[in-house]
Amino acid sequence: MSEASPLLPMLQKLSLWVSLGLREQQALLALPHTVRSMRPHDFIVREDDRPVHCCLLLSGFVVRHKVAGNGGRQIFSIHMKGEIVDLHNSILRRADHHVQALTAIDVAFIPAQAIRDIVAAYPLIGQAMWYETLVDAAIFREWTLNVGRRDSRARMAHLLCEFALRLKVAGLGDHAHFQLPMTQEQLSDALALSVVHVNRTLKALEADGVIRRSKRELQIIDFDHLARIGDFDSRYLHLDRLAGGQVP
Amino acid sequence: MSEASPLLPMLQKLSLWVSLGLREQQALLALPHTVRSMRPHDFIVREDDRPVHCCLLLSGFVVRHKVAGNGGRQIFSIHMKGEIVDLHNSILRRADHHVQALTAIDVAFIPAQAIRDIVAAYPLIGQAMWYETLVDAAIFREWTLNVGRRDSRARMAHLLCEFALRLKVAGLGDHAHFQLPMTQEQLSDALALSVVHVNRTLKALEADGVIRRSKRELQIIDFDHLARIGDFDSRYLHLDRLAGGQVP
DNA sequence: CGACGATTTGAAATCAGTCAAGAGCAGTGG
DNA sequence: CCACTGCTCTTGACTGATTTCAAATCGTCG
Repeated sequence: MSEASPLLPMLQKLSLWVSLGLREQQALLALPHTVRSMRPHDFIVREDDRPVHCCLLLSGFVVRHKVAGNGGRQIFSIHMKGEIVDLHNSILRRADHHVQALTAIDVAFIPAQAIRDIVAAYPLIGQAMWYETLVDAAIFREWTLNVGRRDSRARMAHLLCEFALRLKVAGLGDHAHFQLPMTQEQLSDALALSVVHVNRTLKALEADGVIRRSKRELQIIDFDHLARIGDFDSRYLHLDRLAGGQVP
Repeated sequence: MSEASPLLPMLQKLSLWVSLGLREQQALLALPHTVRSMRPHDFIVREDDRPVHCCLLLSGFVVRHKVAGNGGRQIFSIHMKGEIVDLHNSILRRADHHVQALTAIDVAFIPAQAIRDIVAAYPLIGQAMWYETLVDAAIFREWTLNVGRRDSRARMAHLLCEFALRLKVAGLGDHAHFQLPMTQEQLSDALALSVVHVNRTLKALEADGVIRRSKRELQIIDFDHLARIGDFDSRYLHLDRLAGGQVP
């Protein structure tokens, strides 16, 4: 219950979905855990693992992804501070996808059994975690739509909008001006495009004056315009309960 | 608790994930519900609804889907007997996608509040339902990979393998010989291809002697071969706990 | 400076989409 | 009973978005 508990971001995130009582809050902060730093490309979980830990991301960015038989990689989602990045795999007990660090990260490892126990003891916490995974699922659906039915321009715009908005919600800064934590190759894995085409698409958006870039730094000049290009409607993120409301 | 309760398939499905005690079983079967029949194309839930019911599918097939701004439709998953087709939307309270009947169906409508209550009262039931939605999410991920990183041939083969295997698991018949409950246009919405190309892809698979068709009737001549073409590995379905084990 | 990864650009190749039209089949109504 | 209507399926020809291949440039870090 120390104010400085590294688990605080988790408490804040879960409180978005369910209003937790003092007992639940204390139980959450009292969860056993080990904080560790990891480097870019390190795996938190590998497909086929039987995870014994559940990971709370304290800083940095990670992705979920999977590799097809033909070598193609597909990223399903990007995660940031405060998100529990491995509920899916650890609750199902057998990992069906990889979870990998995009940047340098700090992670709190919580024993999976401790999660199961706290969920059994405090149904409200279970409910909050369920919500969290349901929102993940909503994001997966939107990405399927993105990859399946939007052209390269819209796909890219959509990803940028989602990322910017989630950065803002996570309190990680300006949604109009931020650092993209990924290479163009990683972008291509998220968008199911080739690296070459990612490059061209970015340049096209820049040429049209919707974004500006220098290296990984990205500035969204007109968010609404980008949202229109990307067919982006934030409702799938289920942010209703937040102070702010809809699209910023 | 009459043997003939229409909710029995749900009990069986949930029992796959968690072993439920007598109390839980009774509570489940005692859930208030109304059985209704619906016709092809009827909507169970529409995007943006605030669902007051949660639907258990008793017979027939339904799909989840969403429509992009450019008119493109993307189907995320197909559901069959025994599946609770609207936990996602009703737990999140605001539907972010459509759920629509593919064929004539029978559905049990259960008040969403009754679901919330039973979950609060019986954590084990909540856990089982959580599992169910996690497996849904695993399927969404695999479909993203399918649409994003496999070519038309593999995509089609993958979908057929998944459908055949799930039919079998649901006890709905022979996984080598069945009726496809969807038009080629609906297939195209699931695979993110054009109708024309779906047609050509099916013919190609048939020409190669992997499947045989007459109208909607489909025969898989060599499942393993089809699985190889489709890069299909059933682990993402998390069927471990079932009697049968892996790929049939 | 050298080296390696990331980005950028051009040209050629290809998979899948679009357009258009015909065939098959089932249901409807005259 | 048959013509009519409306889907669904099929096929061919053409188009086009994106990929692939190849090579140059840029930047950073030891």
